[in-house]
Amino acid sequence: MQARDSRSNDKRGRILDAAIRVFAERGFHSATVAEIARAAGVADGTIYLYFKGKDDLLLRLFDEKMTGLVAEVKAALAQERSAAEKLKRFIQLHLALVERNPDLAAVLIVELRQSAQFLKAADRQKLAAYLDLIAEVVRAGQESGELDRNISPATVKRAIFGALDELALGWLLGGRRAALKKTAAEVAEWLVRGLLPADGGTS
Amino acid sequence: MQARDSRSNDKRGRILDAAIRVFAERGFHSATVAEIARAAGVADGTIYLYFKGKDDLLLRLFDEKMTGLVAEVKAALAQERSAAEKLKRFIQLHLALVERNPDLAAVLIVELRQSAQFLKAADRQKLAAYLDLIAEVVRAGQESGELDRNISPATVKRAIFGALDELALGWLLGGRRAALKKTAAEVAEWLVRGLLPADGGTS
DNA sequence: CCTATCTGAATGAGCCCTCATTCAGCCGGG
DNA sequence: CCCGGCTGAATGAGGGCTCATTCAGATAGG
Repeated sequence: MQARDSRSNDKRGRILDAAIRVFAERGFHSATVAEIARAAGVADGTIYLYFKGKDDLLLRLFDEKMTGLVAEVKAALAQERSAAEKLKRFIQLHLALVERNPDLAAVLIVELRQSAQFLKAADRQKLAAYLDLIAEVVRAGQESGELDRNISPATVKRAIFGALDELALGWLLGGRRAALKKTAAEVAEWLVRGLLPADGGTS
Repeated sequence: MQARDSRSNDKRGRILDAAIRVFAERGFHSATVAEIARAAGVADGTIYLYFKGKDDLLLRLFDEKMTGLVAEVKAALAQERSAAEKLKRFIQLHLALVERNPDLAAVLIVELRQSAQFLKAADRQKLAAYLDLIAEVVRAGQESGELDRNISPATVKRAIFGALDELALGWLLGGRRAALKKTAAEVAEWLVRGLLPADGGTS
């Protein structure tokens, strides 16, 4: 038996993972520290050795996961050539990530909105970085003439993000039937088509 | 309902309005019953004469406001001829309503998501009725050949609603600079254009 | 090897504070 | 007088957080 593990096992990581699960299931407010501790297999007090408190736990969760997310998506977009392809890739990747990490997605989707009201500062910044990936693609596409100029990139980024968020939420609440991939393709086609210049002149 | 006011103004209505303001400002959970009572100009206990409790207050708020909303939007859509016009009208009306009732919008936008997790049943149903207004327009438009058939009406309704929700949230959090009307027009144009059949001709 | 000693991570019972809810009394009109 | 709407101080449940205590493993002297 590797008794050493029971001591040095990555407690911090276990607590974070447990928090994702519990927050996803009960929501941040309803979730109790005791539940998270139980889910992580540690004592209540142990959580305070790694985090300042319940709020800090949520904050760290946002920060660490969003940082990874932005990096991953940014790398994927760099592989695509045209603005249209980048946008489609973004949409499909976003929903694929939701499908792969439903609990994390549930926390981010639900709590980001709520926390916007009283934890504004830090979180919102990380989210902004993510959204700006879209805005930048749109801006560049408009500049090159590939996309219609009659809409603000800032509007597009919010609208696309909102659309994906709601689709993800519907999937999460609706029993998670595996239609997300097909949905992603349909939506990508639709939203990108509407951004092309009104006259059919491509490239 | 008959006026049950012996001497006071409509206390029930005052409490509901106060609840909207307080919930919008502090969020459902952080808001206290005492705050709502103070904002309404009544005593704490009075709230319990009209509502079962804090939860019931939120529930009633959803129910009554959403019922009115659905009726208003439905009437407006009936005035438009084509599916494209109906969708544009929906988008512009939705954002106009947000602009006109920002506190109510804040409560509905933020709390609907949160409550989706533990108050699912009743609220979600009223929201579904609202969303189905979009789905029905899309379905009819597809049937008549006015809209492209390659996307599910259920997907469109969620995506449009999500997009509007996020745009509204951004406006609410971002100081409420009065750009919503212009945004609405841009978004309506974009989203509807993408739903038209791919080939410019007949179906 | 085997104890004796030490260390600090981990524990979890309970402190303490924040509200939602209650209820005994007040007040004004009939 | 009553009666019913109304009041707001009192109640107590709930849960975040603290800290005195425990004990697994490390170290070292024999």
